[in-house]
Amino acid sequence: MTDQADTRYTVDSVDRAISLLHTVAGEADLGVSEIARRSGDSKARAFRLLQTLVKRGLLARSSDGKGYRLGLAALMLGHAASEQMDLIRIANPVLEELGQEIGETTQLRIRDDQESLCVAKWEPKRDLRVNAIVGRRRPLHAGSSKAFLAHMDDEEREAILSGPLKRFTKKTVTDPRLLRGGLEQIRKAKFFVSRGEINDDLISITAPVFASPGKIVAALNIAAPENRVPEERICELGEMVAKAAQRISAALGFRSPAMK
Amino acid sequence: MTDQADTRYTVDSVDRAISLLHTVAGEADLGVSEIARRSGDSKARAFRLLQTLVKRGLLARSSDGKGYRLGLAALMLGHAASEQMDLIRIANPVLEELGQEIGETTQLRIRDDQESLCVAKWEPKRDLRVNAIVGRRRPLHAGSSKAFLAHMDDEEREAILSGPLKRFTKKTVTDPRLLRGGLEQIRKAKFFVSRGEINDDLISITAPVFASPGKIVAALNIAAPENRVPEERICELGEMVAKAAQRISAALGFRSPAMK
DNA sequence: ACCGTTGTTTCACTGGACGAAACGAAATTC
DNA sequence: GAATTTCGTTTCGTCCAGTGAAACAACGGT
Repeated sequence: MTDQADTRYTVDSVDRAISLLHTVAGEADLGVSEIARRSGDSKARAFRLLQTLVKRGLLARSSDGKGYRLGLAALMLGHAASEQMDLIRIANPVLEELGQEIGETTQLRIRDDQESLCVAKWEPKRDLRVNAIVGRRRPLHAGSSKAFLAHMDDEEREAILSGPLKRFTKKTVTDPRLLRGGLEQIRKAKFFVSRGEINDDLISITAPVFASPGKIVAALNIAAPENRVPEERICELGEMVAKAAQRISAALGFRSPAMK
Repeated sequence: MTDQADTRYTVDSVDRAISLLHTVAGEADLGVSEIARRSGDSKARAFRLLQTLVKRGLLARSSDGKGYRLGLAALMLGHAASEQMDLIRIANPVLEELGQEIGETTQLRIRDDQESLCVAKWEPKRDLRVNAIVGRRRPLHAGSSKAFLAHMDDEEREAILSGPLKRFTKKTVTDPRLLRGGLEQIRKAKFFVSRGEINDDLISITAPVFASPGKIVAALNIAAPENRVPEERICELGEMVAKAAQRISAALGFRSPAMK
């Protein structure tokens, strides 16, 4: 709406090529024709772009000979990216330590436009565990993502609250007024708890990561089957999550006023 | 030489854009002018390509406002890539398990042209540990990479042996005849040991991962400070590495004839 | 032998990407 | 603090790179 992305300096072929990358990332082993169909390019164009991407190693022919999948260069770029991103480089060991201590899945989400995005995770080895997926998106009005909704300009928040609020479970709060009330508490507390808002029987405990006072950059959370988290441990776990989030904030250069 | 890569269907803008990606991956926070200088493109062209890459999230402006670094999309592509690659998806838990059991760094390398490439790793938490870097390249004639040299067409091997063989340490073997002799043993044994061929005071134990009899797809190794690996443990450790490598081979669909 | 696919190749056209050069802003130099 | 360099951004006219359509050979299924 406001930001109708400056398309003035966009090189079209590159833009299309990136679309193909995402197509292949979304589903592997598609052939030229199918990829062309999905991306809306002509078969010839898709073919040329794919050839180029393969030549540079971003894509590779899949083992069966037909079809394309992501290549080694994509893998390397990803690793280089995670080392260039302070947040992720710093958060990864914290995620692991926290997860190991509690024995449950931990996850770091950031905001991306109207959604939140999992950018790092750690999973315990146990047979039954919450599965986190790096790259998975969630709306901002349910579960851990509410952290972003809580620490947000009033105007922006209202824009989202007035939009459609998807329901995941019976417990998902989709009434804007109820949501707004809950956010107040989230803003004040060091951590907050969500029960079954996205998946039945899952509980998550979330704490915000700040770059400067009030400016949230990420949400750190643990997620577990609800029956593995007895009521009396929640406060203790919340403290642990909050401490971990504060450690990340501090490493990013922000000294929390609430830190002792 | 032989394979002068079919450049017929290469889309130039895309090819150049990928070069920029690698430039930024190699060093973050460069500005337009510097990037243009390094890649050999005109400033205007680099600017347009960078804009496009930013628009699609493969790059992002660095926090200081000036300069570019890899973006979220690059991160996501990397994760998608590692999930699409059977070898890496399968190897990762094995690397961790083996590493934890032994308490040292484990690493998976594959061959890429005339070099080998680290594609996955696990590092122990201890203060002193071998640092492995995903994406780092090594020549094929030293350390764990010799696994590839050992399981290779005679013709290809001779081509490499007759080329320049870089020396890393006093112990690096650069005499083709000595090397050739050692390869024979590597081919027969289930694992092999390298001492200080790339770094002084480091020892590595390596076993090959096969896709089909004789066709090597990767080299699995542990690396440690030499003084932490007493002579009498080597055989035992070698067996563990070999077992782990065979597990990966098996999961890739290859049942080793030597497996019991 | 027939279809409907696939992936690859050709070709003439044209509009989009190109380089050069100009722009103001910021950082350096003197 | 004026002069100078370097930066990122913008404009513009030219031309060839990238394009779409259509033909191609090679499959695989019926």
